[in-house]
Amino acid sequence: MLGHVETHPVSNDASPRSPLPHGDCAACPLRGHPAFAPVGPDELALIQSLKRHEAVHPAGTALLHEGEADGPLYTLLSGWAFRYKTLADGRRQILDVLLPGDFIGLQQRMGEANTHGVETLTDVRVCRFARDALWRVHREQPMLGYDLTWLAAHQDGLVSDNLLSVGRRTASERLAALLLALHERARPFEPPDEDGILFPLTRQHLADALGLSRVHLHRALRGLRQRDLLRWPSPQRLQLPDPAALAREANLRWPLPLARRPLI
Amino acid sequence: MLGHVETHPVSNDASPRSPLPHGDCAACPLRGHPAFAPVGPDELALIQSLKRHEAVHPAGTALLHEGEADGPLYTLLSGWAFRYKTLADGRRQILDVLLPGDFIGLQQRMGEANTHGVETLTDVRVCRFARDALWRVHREQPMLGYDLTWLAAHQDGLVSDNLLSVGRRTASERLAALLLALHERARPFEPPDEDGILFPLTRQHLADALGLSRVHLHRALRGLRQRDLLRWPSPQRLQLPDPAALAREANLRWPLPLARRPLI
DNA sequence: CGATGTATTGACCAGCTTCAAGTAACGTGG
DNA sequence: CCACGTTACTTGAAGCTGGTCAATACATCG
Repeated sequence: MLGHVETHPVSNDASPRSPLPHGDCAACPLRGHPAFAPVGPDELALIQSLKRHEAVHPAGTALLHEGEADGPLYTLLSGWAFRYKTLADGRRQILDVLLPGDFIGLQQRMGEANTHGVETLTDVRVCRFARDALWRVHREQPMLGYDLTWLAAHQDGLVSDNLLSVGRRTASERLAALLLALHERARPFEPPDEDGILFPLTRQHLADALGLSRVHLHRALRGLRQRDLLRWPSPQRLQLPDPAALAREANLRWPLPLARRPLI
Repeated sequence: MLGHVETHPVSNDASPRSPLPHGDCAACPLRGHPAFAPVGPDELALIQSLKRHEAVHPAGTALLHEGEADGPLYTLLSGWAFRYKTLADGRRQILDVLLPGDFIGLQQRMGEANTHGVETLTDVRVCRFARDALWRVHREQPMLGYDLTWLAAHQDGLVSDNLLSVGRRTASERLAALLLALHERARPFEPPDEDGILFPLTRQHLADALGLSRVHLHRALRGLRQRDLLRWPSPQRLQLPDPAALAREANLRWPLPLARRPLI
């Protein structure tokens, strides 16, 4: 292992391109979305009061740094990002991919350092919260606190799925499982009737998520592409012509269970 | 992949060997333990009221079944267990190892099916809680609810560490990292001045945790043993003569940060 | 237009899995 | 007490999966 390790340059730009005005949570475009569970007026009021501002971060920048303490808290409103960890020599493992509605920063208690980083894949709109939001949510709206626990446990579930893949699936099984899962998670946020979905991960990202080298990832890609299980209509678009066949390929339960999630 | 897959027989014994009387939480031997954060009297009273009974489960039995809905909630009082996921053909990935003080069942909301199983490695004493404990903790003691979120996030951190290992470390790095982490986590519960700690994982467990075959695990073990980085004084005992050297081997930060954990 | 970064593929080889066989420890019944 | 079954541990040999190295193609961007 380890002749040459890829480096992952990140524009060090931790400050958003544009802090935006406050924004009304009741009017949040995600609020009415069928992927999320509805929320009561009192709870919505609390979320509103904890909200500091919205901001847009450009693609390829860090939202949270590995090792940083007292980082910010966000909800992702639109765009893609990912969580990752690195070794001292630069090897990187992507833990999971973050999509609209995902909460960022759950892992940090006051004063504790982050054990992972978060980086954007596309331009991203986030909703930023007060630093003590985590605690105030629990104290003032226990139901939302319960939701936070669920979100943390759910994220654990996503990472567990990836660990099962990386530890026990072959390269092409892994690839099939990941593409399928991302496709299903992202589709609700995509305009229907398009040829495929937006898919901003590079080959390097895929390799780092799957525990493969970029070269071998290509072999797996070629295999699936030749059997027409996936298409790449344009650089940032992914199309899965036969999801059920991919699921069989991946040894994956199908259809995937997708619960309505809480949105904080 | 996949000529012959190991099977993992589990005695199907979901019922404990011995349900025990109620037990007084204030007198719980873990309560005063330095690994855990202290807790106020009101919070302790709530925990006591949610407690149903204590029980001992023998080694090698299931505490939670993969796919089971509405499973029980436990805190592990003594002994070792592990969380795992399996593929349809039997390949198994161990997600993390559970030690005294760990909470079991966080992932299940009412009515949702477990996405992983939990199995004991030793005889295990657990404290069993009412089914609605998760919600009542949040509602009646927000501080403890906050702790539950932390526990979920912390478990996510452990799984993430394993994912980094399995995805990006070599076989012997993985082994070193896992043994070291388990050694550090388990040591506070061991009598000092022993030659090594109790270590109930078999080679098969280690292989399943590291994403390796049992045969290759042996090569990694032999390598470390020959350099005297680990000793196996007796079948269930593990000794790490030079933890710092192992940490270098594993590309691991040393010493490991060990926060005081909440105990529910 | 060169400079940079990503995508892609071939050739080679190492790390890891599989297959196979042998050893050691333990409990059971004759 | 010993043959026997069972289970975990251990090692060698052969071969496949996946990594490394290297070269080309193709974009985008100043």
